[in-house]
Amino acid sequence: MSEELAPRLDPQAIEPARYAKWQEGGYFHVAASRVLEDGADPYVIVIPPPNVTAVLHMGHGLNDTIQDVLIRWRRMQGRASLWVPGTDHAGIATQNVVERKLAAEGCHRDDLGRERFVKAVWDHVELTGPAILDQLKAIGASCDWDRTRFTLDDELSRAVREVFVHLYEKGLVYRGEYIINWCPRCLTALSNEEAELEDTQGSLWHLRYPLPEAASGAARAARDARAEGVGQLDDGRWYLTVSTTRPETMLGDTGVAVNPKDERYTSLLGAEVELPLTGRTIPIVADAYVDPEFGSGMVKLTPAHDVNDFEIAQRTDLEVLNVMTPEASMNENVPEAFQGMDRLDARKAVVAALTEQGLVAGEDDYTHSVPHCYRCATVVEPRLSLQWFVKMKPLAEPALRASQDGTITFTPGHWQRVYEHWMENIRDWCISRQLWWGHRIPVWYCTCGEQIVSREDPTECPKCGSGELEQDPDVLDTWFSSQLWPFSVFGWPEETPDVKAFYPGHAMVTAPEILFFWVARMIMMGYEFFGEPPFTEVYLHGTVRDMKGRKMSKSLGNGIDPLEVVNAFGADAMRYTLVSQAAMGTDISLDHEDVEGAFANGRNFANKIWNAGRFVLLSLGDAPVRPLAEVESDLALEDRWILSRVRSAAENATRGLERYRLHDVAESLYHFFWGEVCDWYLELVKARLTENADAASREAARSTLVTVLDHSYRLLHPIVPFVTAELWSRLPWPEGDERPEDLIVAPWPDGSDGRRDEQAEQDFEALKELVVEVRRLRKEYGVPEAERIQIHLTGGDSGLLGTVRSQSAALERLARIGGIHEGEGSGIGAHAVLSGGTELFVPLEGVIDLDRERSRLRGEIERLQGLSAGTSKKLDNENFVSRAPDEVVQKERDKLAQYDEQASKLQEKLAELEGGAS
RNA sequence: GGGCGCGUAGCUCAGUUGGUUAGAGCGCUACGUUGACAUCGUAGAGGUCACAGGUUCGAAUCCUGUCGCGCCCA
Repeated sequence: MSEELAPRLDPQAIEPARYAKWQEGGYFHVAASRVLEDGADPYVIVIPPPNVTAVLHMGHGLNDTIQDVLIRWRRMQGRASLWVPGTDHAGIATQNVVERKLAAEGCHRDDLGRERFVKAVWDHVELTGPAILDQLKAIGASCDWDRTRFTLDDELSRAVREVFVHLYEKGLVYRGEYIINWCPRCLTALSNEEAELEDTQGSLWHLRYPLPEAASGAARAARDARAEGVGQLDDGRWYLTVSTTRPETMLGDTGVAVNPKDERYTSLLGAEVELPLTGRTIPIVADAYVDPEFGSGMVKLTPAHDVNDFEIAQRTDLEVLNVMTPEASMNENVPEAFQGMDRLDARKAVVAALTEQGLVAGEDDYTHSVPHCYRCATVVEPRLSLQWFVKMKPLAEPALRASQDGTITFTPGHWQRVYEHWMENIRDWCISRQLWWGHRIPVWYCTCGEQIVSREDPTECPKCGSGELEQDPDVLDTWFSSQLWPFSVFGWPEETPDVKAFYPGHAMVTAPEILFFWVARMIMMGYEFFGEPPFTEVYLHGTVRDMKGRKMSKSLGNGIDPLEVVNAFGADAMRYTLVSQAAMGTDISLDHEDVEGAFANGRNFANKIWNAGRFVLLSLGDAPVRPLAEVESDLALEDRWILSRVRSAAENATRGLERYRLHDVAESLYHFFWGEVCDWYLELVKARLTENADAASREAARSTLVTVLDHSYRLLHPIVPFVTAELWSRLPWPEGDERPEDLIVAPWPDGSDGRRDEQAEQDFEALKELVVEVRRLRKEYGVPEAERIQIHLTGGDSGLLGTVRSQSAALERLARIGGIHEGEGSGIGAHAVLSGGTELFVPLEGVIDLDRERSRLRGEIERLQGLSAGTSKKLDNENFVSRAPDEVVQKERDKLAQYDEQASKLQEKLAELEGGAS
């Protein structure tokens, strides 16, 4: 056995094999019968399905690690813990990637045609899809691979159709012509969520629209009413002023609006105004939407290219004039001079032409939010278009209530308000996409004008009987199918055993970025089709960023490939690093230019676990280990102490996991294992494991060690599954105790069955303090590491002296002590007083510099007096004594007594030294 | 414009309902071949908790304002 344990952890030597064993053991798979027939308590997470655009990045590494931690923990708790894996077809994103690939070959999707293009996308997906699943396996994800799903699978596509048709029949899906967000590069409609607002430096132009002679009187009246936007041109014509950030849209203006309550403009209402460059005249209308305070209080209206203008136009019966092509260049509805121009060129041209005519009143710098396509960052153009929509308000109601009444909780909690705000202000959802990759909209149009919405492909028109039906060419927004994921993966709308067993699930772990895109919609669908939400706990973790705070991305080249990290340092190292940094809701910074440094913490910890295990396994040898119960009476102080600490560690870990405080869990286990098990317990126990140690003590130590490591591995397993499983499988087992078949299903220790021993903890803490103090004095005076020193102990509570007597061998080892003496020592040396009042004297004849010792003591006394003064001040304050809780006051009193005792004892020593020196 | 969040050690960040000698990892300094581990050990340096007020017996923690930064929604 010993030869197999390398002095350094080699993750590649253990991880793949260990993962294969888990898979062979079937630990990841949960059959519905376990829940439905055996009565197991399910715990279900569905993975946020990664896009098949590309392989996983570190953000997925974080997301999936967190889920795996939860899944493994619940599995150990005995739950039927199911994690459903899969991938998302990501319509627009994937289509973009493949289009770019084709473009590099000088090819456009139109050259291929729909069928061949879709085939090309499948070719891409068949590469990335499996690669993603392999990555998940490499990081240790314990998904139920038998249930791997893809959003375009037949079953899931059936669910999409069912939902579309159901919502249509209910009147919640409709087709209509509205202003939507249009990406002129992707050539598709986008939902509001997909149009990302970005603050952009632009200009606000003030344009003058001349008024015809007939309106002069009204204009003069307006000016008299202090209408700032009304004035006279050099040639005497009257004009009014409107402002815009997009001057090119003026070519599509069909009106000018003022607020009906804005008395400045009352006289102009109903008048016509000349639209420059076009030869058209447009009316002045009144609408309450107009803000009298903004600009001149007059607003130009371009109903085909602005959502607010469109709504005003609907109310005031204005014409709607589309002036742009889908690519966002000017179309045939504008004067010939501008036709064919790109919108930005047209902007310049329009401003130039107006300037020439003296119709530009000014240009101000203006920062405003401009929507950009979330997939290609092109500026989105609002566009009037016939699309399919989902009416959201009715769907949002139960989803909003679920948050308000606490049925669904968000972690961190502040996301609750963000979610509710969105739900309260929900707008209809444009779901049709002018793409080829995705779920085709299940609507057919007949030449007779009939529209057929159907779960099954129709063969003839139910109205006219014609077989000439044409399916809507568009596909659905990817999120339309993703929102069904928590039940479509289980075979819904069929009433499968899986649906019965695993819906609803429990936790949803994802990034806040897709709270609206995905989480909110899943909840709405859950209520619509099941009457209950798909999960009740939403855990939103941070984003992985580089050291400059930038989100990791392929285009910036600042990403870190999870596989690279796994190959170099192991999945355990990656997982620990990520989890330990994932404090509640905070982003994670990783240096992509120093990957080794970024993951050093995790790598070092995994290696530490490995080496501690290696040491114990080598030390234990092959002799049988006795159950802890049989060595009870032989347990030493350190045994009782570490067993008590195990219990605390288990309690802390459990509490942390329950509250999604994963970083606390990682950190506290790290300190338990490294700082307590390794630094103190293993160091202490070494001497008892040698052949010449007392046999009973040795057996007690061996039993304790096995227990401590067993529990440590269980507690650490969800975070660092590989190294713990490997060592656990080699751990000798107490004779007669039942051994779980694998660590992955070993019962989770929550601490309730552990042993708390406060006396042992207290005694051991005192011992630690003594050791640290001796070490400090040694360092202070530069005593060589190899040199053994004598120590003298007096006074203080008797407990410590008793402990010291029984632990002398350990002490001598830990602090390199040659001899321990009770009673005051004599001669020259260093003094210290421990917090329990015990005086420590270390003779250092010949080594010590008395001046230095005096000043050290003075410094120490000063420090204690400072603390004492601070504490006294509090206690002298009557308000404090009377108002603060008794506990707190008592604590201060104890502190004061301790500081004073320590200080006065040191004072005596100092006085002696000063006396002796003079 | 509205909302949310953040400014704590050189860096990245913890700090649960106000009471700690304000912590961790990395980095830094010194010493160390103690037979598990140098991916290590021991000890150490390093912080007026952005700033200014306020509430309180007591504030990194609660309130207000200022400055700086980020995100979301109009």
